[in-house]
Amino acid sequence: MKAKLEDVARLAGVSPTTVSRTMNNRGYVSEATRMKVQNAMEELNYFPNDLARSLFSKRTHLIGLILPTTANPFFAELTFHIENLCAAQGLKVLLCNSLNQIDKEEQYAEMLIRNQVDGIIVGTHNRGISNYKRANLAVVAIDRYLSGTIPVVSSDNYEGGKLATQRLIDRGCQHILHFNGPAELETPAQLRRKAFEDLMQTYGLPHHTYELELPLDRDHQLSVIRRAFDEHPQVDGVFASNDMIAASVIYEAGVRHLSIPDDLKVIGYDGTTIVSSLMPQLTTICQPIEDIARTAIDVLLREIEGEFDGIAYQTILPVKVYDGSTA
Amino acid sequence: MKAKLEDVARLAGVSPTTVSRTMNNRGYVSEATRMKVQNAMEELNYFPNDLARSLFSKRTHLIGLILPTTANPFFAELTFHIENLCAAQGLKVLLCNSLNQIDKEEQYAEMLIRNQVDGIIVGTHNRGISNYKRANLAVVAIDRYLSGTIPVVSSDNYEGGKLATQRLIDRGCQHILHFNGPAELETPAQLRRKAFEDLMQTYGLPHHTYELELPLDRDHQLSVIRRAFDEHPQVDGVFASNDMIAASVIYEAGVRHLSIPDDLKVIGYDGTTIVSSLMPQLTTICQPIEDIARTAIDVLLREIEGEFDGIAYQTILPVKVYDGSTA
DNA sequence: CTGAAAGCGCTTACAG
DNA sequence: CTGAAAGCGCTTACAG
Repeated sequence: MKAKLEDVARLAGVSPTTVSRTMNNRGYVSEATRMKVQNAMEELNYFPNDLARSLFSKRTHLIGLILPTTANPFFAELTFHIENLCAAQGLKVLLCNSLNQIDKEEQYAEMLIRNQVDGIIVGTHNRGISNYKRANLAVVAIDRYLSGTIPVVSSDNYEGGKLATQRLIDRGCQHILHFNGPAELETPAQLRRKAFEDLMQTYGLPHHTYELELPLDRDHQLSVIRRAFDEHPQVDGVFASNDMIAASVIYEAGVRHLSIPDDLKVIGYDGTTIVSSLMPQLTTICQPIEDIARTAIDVLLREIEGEFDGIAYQTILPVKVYDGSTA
Repeated sequence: MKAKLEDVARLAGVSPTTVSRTMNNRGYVSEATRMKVQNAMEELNYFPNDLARSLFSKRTHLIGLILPTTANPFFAELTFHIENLCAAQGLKVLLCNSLNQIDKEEQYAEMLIRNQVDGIIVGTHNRGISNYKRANLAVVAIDRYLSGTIPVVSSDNYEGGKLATQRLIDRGCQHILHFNGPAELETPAQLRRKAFEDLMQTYGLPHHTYELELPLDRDHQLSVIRRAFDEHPQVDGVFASNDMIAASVIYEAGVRHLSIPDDLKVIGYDGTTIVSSLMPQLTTICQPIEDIARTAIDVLLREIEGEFDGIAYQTILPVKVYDGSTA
């Protein structure tokens, strides 16, 4: 059977209070009894029960992480960095893949509340928010506007959209297509689209945006891309709102015998390590994924500590172009 | 303040016992009081505290997942499936990225024990095992031999190695190089290497295996690949033990103006959805990632339920070749 | 059908 | 320097 504090106390011949004190280094304990207790703990292979501790302290050091899916390079790396940085601070991560399904997200939110997490990092849309609010829980959003009060951390999507579009224009593209996720998700990623359309307008160029639907699987991507290419045979540039889409565009270009970057220039978005290993040739906009993770955690910790003053509603981190050979 | 069961009881004018009973649908409760209690729960926006419940029930429905890193397509997708399948069964996942660091893994194991997880799924090596054993916890390993008693789930690595090698030989390769991870990790992935070497020997062909070291970053991969190519200018085939390495091989081939598949044939390993989206041209061995996840969870649940009888020490799932154009 | 009591494994005032 | 008692928020025998 698992040893508990009482067992340690009995073996060491002291009270539970004393065991607790030596374990937590709180209050006075004589060196002699400290040794006795420590020996007893080792002998019984004792590990304190964090459930009991948390029940009393009302702190679980648990963080909920809600994302669409880790099976996507951007979120996979974001998850990695969040978990890593959390672990370094003694925080534990409960992972939730909502697949952008509203009902799942609400279930996850409730589950996290029941588990008394100290805070939640959300990278999905906003419907389940009612659950968060009612529990007046610490929440931080990554790249999503959940409400007027929940802090948002993102990279500079408008600037990223501008950089990508400018790059294509500078390289001589006249007929540029843009592929983006569903507008209904209300992500700041829509700013990439806005930047694209604004800049094209500024240059007096026609702009064409294609919206993808959920789920964002490859077959769906390809079907939209094919339609777009059919509708715009003059296309000479593509700005894809993520690297997976860019890869599909490049694939379809191959099928159509378009040479890249001569006939068609392609620029992606995200710039994960995974993609830069698999497709080092892809020109793309790099998001500072680790910084996003770090900032989100900082904001969340401040909320947890109750420092609501110093928290910016919005934190926007810089992006940069990765120079590949596709644009 | 967060409402607790006692608040609900007070508002409904019943005892805590009755609230608990209606909440859990256990024992008799009259329809009238059931309604009163439910109304009170809604009014107070009550969510039960799972910490308290678990403290009593000794079941947390928490599963620990220890992996090298989710920032890698294979583990990213494995993590996705594991979390997804767990959620469908009411299990919650505590994520741990050990980065193959022994000390981290031990810390995670201890953390999971303190948090009273019902079980652990491990995809890393074996040193921290002492911690698992002592807590006599339910544990299942994915693709790692942790001890003679912990069940292992993996795909058929030997068969995968054979399929890959055979493919290259069938395509006429005479001088094949193999790249694999560090032997010290003692993974069944070493069976891929063994299969390669066995088969090459059977065909009377020379075999050359290069071992990569940790951390498996792209620069290190490329440096080993360059050395290998320098040492074997006659190379006409490469079997890489994962798709990331295969991608780097293809990259280096491009630098050396080797045409694929004419001058050099390359086959990878893992066959994730991510890689098949980004590099659909890559010929590779597909692991049944979702099946691995499902099987690991099944085994773990059986251990948790205490059915030690029906559990196979080893479950080996089939792999298959994905037909790309690189080999 | 309902409630008072004890207990899950800890911690912290409060006494001494 | 040390311990007895009460309590964290639940649940389940046990009575009635």
